[in-house]
Amino acid sequence: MTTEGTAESGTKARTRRAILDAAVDVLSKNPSAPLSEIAAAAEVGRSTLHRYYPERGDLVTALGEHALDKLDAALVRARPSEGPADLALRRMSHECFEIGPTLALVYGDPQVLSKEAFWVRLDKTDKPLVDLLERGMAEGTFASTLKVRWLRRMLWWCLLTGWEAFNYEQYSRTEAIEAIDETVARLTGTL
Amino acid sequence: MTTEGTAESGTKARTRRAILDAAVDVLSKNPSAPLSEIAAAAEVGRSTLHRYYPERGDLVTALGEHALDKLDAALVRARPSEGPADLALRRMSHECFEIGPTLALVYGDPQVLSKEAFWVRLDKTDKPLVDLLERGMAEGTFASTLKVRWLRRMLWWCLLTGWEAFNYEQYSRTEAIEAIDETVARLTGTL
DNA sequence: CCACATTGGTACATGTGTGTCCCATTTTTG
DNA sequence: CAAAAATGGGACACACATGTACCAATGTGG
Repeated sequence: MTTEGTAESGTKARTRRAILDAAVDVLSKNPSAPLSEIAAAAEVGRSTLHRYYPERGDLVTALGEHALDKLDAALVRARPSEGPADLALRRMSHECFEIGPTLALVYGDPQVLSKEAFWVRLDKTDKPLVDLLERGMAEGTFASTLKVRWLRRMLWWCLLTGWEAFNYEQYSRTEAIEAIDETVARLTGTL
Repeated sequence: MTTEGTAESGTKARTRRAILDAAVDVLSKNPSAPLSEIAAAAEVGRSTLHRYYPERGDLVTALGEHALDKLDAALVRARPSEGPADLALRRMSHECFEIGPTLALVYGDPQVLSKEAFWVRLDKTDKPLVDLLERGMAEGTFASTLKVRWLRRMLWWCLLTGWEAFNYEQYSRTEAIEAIDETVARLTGTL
């Protein structure tokens, strides 16, 4: 969690969350959607939105942090340092699949991606994954001459593909996850 | 080529090309860039741009067709139906890598992607690739339970990753191509 | 129930991208 | 060189997203 100075009272926290969730939905489909659209999706007045995020940039920044919070949590849940690297990586994929919309946003919105701070924190948040990949390489579980950075990127695309296959194509949830698993296994040379 | 009714005289064709190329450059970096920026990049007046493409949508549409023209040509050059499927696929990757900026645009611009006609024509243009994948499956060259549609998508992401690695990271051209080759080989089970 | 917090809606000013029109200038063509 | 084609730039109207301010209405907690 991004530690706020003072904890926020119930009602405010709820509307803030509503705004954030709506923003994820709307902006992942159309990154340049007007704020009014986001406000409508969140079922709040546009003026309320401005009360929480005075400028558009503030919302975008918060959105990036929101996404990284979720990613952070997902990576922790996956316990990447426990057990064989390939299984750990699989756990990671599954956890990340659950935060699909958030990932779709991060990979599709130039506004978020243009924030310098976002990338800095992403590299930190991302570290468990990189560590895991390096561990797998070192232990010989992963047989690949591909660089970790490359692998990392392909992994994200793979996740995104899975999410979109589940959402916009005829894939069921389990089919999507199976395809992700096989793809990841191939990329890491575990199959 | 998108057959025009009447052939265009030399000068006009040249400026049209300049506009299109500039649009690829600018919009692939910032999909919502103003037209004035594109005009400046093309070194033409904004009014000239409007003369060729009255509305923004017209430019975007033309951009999509332009991209598909290039893709079409690349796929033809790759001679996908000749020789072993894995080698043909490799030729295809290499040809597509050369049209990197165009691909980057197609995969990053919601404006282009939202055009219905674009997807229809993409499916046609794309057919040689799909055919090749199916041939490789049928001949047993490709060992994978992944669906062709999934593979196709991952292939595009792979190309994009290669292009960005070459452009924004420290990858050299050959390093990027090598990484693409290995990734494609792994995805298709040829390694 | 009352004081306070929170919200929704409206109105307004502003900046900016867009599309159109027009005319002088430059370039190409015959 | 002269006619025609093509261009560049300015002026303008228009739509729209944005940000701000204000006030009435609604909800919340003591």
